[in-house]
Amino acid sequence: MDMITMEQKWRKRWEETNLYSFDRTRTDKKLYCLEMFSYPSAAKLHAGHWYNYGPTDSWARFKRMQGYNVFHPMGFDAFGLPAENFAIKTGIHPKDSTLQNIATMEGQLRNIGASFDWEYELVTCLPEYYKWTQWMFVQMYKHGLAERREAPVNWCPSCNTVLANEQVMGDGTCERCHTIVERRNLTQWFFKITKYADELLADLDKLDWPEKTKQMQRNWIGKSVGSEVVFKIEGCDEPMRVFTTRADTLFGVTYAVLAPEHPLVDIITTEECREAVEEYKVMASRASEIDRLSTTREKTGTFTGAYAINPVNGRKVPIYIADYVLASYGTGAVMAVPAHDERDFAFATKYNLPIERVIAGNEGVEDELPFCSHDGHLVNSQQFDGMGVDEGREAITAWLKEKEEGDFKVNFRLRDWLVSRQRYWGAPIPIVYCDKCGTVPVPEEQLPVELPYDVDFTPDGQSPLKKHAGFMNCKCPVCGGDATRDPDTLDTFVCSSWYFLRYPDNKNAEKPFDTEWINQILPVDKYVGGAEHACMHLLYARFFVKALRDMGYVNFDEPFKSLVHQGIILGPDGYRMSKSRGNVVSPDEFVEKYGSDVFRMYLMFCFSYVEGGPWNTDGILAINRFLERVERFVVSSLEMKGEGVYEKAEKELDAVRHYTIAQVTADTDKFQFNTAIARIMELFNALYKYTANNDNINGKLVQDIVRDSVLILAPFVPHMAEELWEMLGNEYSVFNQAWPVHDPAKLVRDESEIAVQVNGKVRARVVVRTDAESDEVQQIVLADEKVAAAIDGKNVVKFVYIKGRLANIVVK
RNA sequence: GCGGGCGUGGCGGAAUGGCAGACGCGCUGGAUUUAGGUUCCAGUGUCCAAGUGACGUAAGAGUUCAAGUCUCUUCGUCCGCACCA
Repeated sequence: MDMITMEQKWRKRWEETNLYSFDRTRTDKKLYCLEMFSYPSAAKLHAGHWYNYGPTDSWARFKRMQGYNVFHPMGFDAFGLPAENFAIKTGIHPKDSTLQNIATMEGQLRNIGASFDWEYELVTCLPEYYKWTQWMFVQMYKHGLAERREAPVNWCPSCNTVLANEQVMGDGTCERCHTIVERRNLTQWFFKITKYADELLADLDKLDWPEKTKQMQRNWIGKSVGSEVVFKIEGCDEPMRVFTTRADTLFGVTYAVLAPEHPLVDIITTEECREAVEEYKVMASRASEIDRLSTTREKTGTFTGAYAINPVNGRKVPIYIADYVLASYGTGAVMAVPAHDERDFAFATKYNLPIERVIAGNEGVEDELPFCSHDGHLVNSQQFDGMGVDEGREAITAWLKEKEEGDFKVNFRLRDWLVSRQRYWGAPIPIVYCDKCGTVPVPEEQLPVELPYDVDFTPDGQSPLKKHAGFMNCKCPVCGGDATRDPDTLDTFVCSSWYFLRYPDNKNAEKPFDTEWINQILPVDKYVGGAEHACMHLLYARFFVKALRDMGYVNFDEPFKSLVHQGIILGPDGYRMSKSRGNVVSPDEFVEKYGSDVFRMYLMFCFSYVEGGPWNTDGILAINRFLERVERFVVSSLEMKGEGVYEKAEKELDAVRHYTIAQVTADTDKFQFNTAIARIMELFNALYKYTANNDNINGKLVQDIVRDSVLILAPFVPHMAEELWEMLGNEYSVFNQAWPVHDPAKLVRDESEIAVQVNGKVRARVVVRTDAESDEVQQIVLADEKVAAAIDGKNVVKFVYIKGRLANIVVK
């Protein structure tokens, strides 16, 4: 079979007959199958794209054959940094390069033979899409979920530009010029995802997602139950608020620490300390967050000269600044209890600060300082002495609450989502600033705020759009007076946080989507994409859906009911494919030589889907060989004669057929494609075995099984299955056929061979009736001479029987 | 550093707590073929005294009649860490 010509023939036929067109009338059995859309940064599909889209497409085809009305769209996540950087390097405009890349990739996606319905395609960088991304921003703003405030960015003082974290090297320098990167505050927009922290955490339990992904989101959200305590500062009207999970240790506070970026720092620092504090702030602005949170890194800090008053005992404690305290977590201030916290202990030891025990270990508990265990009770804590750790925490917080110097507080690690980007290639933020009216959202009828084409986006310290007078200067939508636009663009994660809502209604010019329609098609039933999105894209999308639900635009709580992560295809050397390593394998040459079916099945057979693994070209030859073996058998089966014989051999062959159907169905459903294909290989091995050296075959039975085998092969090798299906004399299309269902009765065996263990070691095998009970099996087994020899006259103390599989005799 | 994975033959990988290594690659042997990067069949974890044998799932301990699987410790490795998408 010439795979290449054959595949082209069927792709043409599929397109002409609109085989994959979604039926909008049958929403009762709808199934929304979605792969994460691709980013057109390179013109060609790489192995990773193939690995995401090929197997998932097979799953979608399998579901279609099971009778589901499958909605399977594809599109492009087209805004983003790489196109802009490419433009800075080459002078090619991001819009031109992106649209060119999309055209090429779309052609390739059609050629992998996937069942996408291209009628529903979307491209996020086109005005008809980003109009609604901007609309989303306006809704967030109107519902109090978008807020403008100061936030730090990475700043390269030499390039005079904002850098993405990706552009900052491991040593904290700029990737372009190797200058040390600093942090600078800019006023930027945030989405208040933290408002949904509790629900985002709780609803994880409802999702059919990989447990590890849910765990990662739980940790990312980082709920922590504790107390907020108010410390007055000497000579300052504004108090210092600290968050702590250990209010029980309040009597042991010997100093306090502010993050170097904390707004109080400038107010409270005394003249003598100012120089050291300023110096320290500069140093801290150069350390990365990962470094700052490292528990092994040496703690540093400096005294501000100011003192705080501990509300539980009125004691004066010095206030330091230190970079192990982050402005972005909690209140940006901590109380330090060196006796009962590792980090505080290290810091106090280094700077000679007092260390005072307030928790003693319970009976028999080793309590050398720092003693951080909860297995203790309060000491040196006045009226609270003797209380347990948890009891003390509650009692002290309740007491502070009464005095209005503290309260119970739940804190999250999750931070609000910074969506402003000082870049060109993104959706402009639809906000206008007017001297008279202030911050004004652009009204819906004026959307989209179009991204101008002729913009100078070479880095020079400003957002590129700020330099475009035609874009920046506008009229205020409220008063009509002169006003200016927000010069920033939206984080591309905003575009990808709602695209799955747009697909089913992608041509709607009136609204982002029709609520009633979307409520029928959503949520996405199966979402497939990389695990690297666990904490960001997947969390942002969940937040969007919850926010839109509360605004009344959708009636469901979660975007993705069921989630699967594909693994990563590594280079042949076992390392991640990268140009610099020179281990990149391109799918193209293999697809051109063997066809897309062979390539797809190779990806599905040679790896565990969720694990991935190193590339191995031999596997492609193996699949090619297997498919040739399939074709030879199907062709030869056409000539087979004979029917009516149904003896032991036929019964066995038929059992293999039904076992295969059962296993392939179950495994494919769970994305365990490699084992599903292994079972199909076994079926063909059994078919070959049955027909070899057998002059009295049941040709009718064989042909019947071949028919089923083509059906169960269809999702994995769609083009070839169409060809074989036609060859067998059937009507187009194999994908309009019902998926075979196995007959459990054909699987039942009267007798089973079981393994017999003596003290856990296999000593014999015996054949028993499959439905025999434990007592009966025990008698048969003990009568076996090998077993008797192994028991060797010892006493049987226990007998365990696992039906049809194994018996274990415990002797002493 | 923190968080989350993973670790099984020469290789890719299988194993609801129940006979470790399915299926495939590679290798060995046989048959077919003028020929083969063909096809078909058989064998293939390690060790030895070759068996109704011993050992064997990164290392060490534990729970269990039974552990690759559950628990703890250690080592190695990969991914994410909020401006790559």
